[in-house]
This record gives sequence, C-alpha cells and structure tokens, in this order.
Amino acid sequence: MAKTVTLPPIVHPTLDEITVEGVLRALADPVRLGIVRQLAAADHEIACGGLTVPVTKSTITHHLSILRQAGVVAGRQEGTTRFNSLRRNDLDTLFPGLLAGVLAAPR
Amino acid sequence: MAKTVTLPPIVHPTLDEITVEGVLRALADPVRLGIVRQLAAADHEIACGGLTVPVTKSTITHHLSILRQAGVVAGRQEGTTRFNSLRRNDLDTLFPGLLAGVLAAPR
DNA sequence: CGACAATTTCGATCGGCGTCGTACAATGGA
DNA sequence: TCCATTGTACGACGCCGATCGAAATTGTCG
Repeated sequence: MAKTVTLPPIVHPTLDEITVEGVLRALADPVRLGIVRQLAAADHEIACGGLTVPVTKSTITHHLSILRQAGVVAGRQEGTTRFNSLRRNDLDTLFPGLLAGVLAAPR
Repeated sequence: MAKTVTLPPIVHPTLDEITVEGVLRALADPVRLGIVRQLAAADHEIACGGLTVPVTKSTITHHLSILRQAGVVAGRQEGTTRFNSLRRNDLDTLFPGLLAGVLAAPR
C-alpha cells in the first residue's frame, strides 16, 4: 500500500471560524505579507523552502502556522514537503475585495 | 475675535506616504477596528468623546493617533473638540476594495 | 539499516505595543 | 477671571509576538 499518512493532519479553520481581525493581524507583518504576495504572484503552490524571506526556517514555520490558523493559507502535505497556497476563494467570499486591495498596493 | 487656531496643526500622511502594511497594522486591533466601524457606519464626523470603546480617554487618543498616522482617519479641530472621519476616498484609491472587504465582515 | 533532506517543536530572549493614571494645555462660557 | 470641558503628553507596567538555535520528527533514497 502506498498510504503513509502518519503525520498529524493539517487543520484549517472553516469559513465561519475565520474572523476579519484574525486575517488582518495575520497580514499585518512584513514577512507574512511577503509570503502572501509570493503565493499570490505564483498562483501555484509553494513549499516552505521555496519562499524567499529574510528569516530562518523555524520562523517561516511560525509565520505559516499563523497564516494557516487565520485562514489565509492552506497547507498540503506530500512526503516531507508541505505545499502552501492562498485561500483566495474563501477570503473573497468572506471579505470581498480585501485581498485584491492588499495585493493592489505597490508596496 | 472668533478666529483662535493656536493648536498645533494635525498632520496627515499624503497618499504616497500611506503604506498597506501601516494600514493593516492600524486595523489589526479590536479597539481601532471598532473605531473604524463606527466612523464608517455613521458617515459623518465623530468626536473622540462620541466613540463607544472599552478603554480610557488617553488610550483612545493613542489609537486615534495611530489611525491618523497610518492614513486611515482624518482629524479636524474645532474649539476643544476634535472631529474624526474615515479617509474613505483615499483608501479606496490606494487599495481598492480593502476597506469594503473589512467592513463587509459580519464580525 | 543508515544517511540525508524538509519541516516542526521547544525554550529562551528581546523589543514593541496596549493599557492606565495623572498631569497638562486649550477653548468657551458663567 | 475662574471654571468646566475636551483632548493630549508622559511615564510606567505587563504581555504578546517575532526571532533564533538546537533538537526532534518524518519521509526518501542508497
């Protein structure tokens, strides 16, 4: 059998668990905003190691955890690699225009 | 004489001085988010004392200062009273949809 | 099995920020 | 002139979060 999912499943908040304040807090950090921008620019998944950020790996893990708990980012496990993607549809549903407005900012 | 403007003029950032991260940081606080919601709901100016928030006066002053420095709120002095209003047009110009998305949130 | 690679977890540190109370300044009216 | 009202300035305190390094977990490949 090829099924080897021993890792604890990654938990994501459901739509009704996502709060606007949580999302704003998650986005209100330069490192996390950079991560979100990279995920939005390349509209495919990106592994932790594929992110360009000026912090260590463990700090990246911390930021991704916050982004996931806030409902901004989704994570998918594949082997030892974790692929991250923007929950664009969900965010657009809850807070239409928010993400677009943030990403429209030149800087 | 009726003209008595001796107070230091309130400074507001110009459009090119407003950053998305500054705005997000300003909005990422429950008290400040409440203030913004009140200003948005009543689309007229509100004095500091007219805001309903669970903190002391001096803390309100602090939060309004942050909101003003971030470019979210504009202040206008009239006598001893300071009237505050949302810089809705400016924010919509810089980050179209952001404010709408935030205000669309049920909670 | 053993080595390596990807990521997480843990513990510790350190700075920033939200909060308050008090004192202070400015304005307008009695 | 004196006082009430409105808001600001300042100092202090406590807590949360961003950061790092080291150790642990998990999976893959020889």
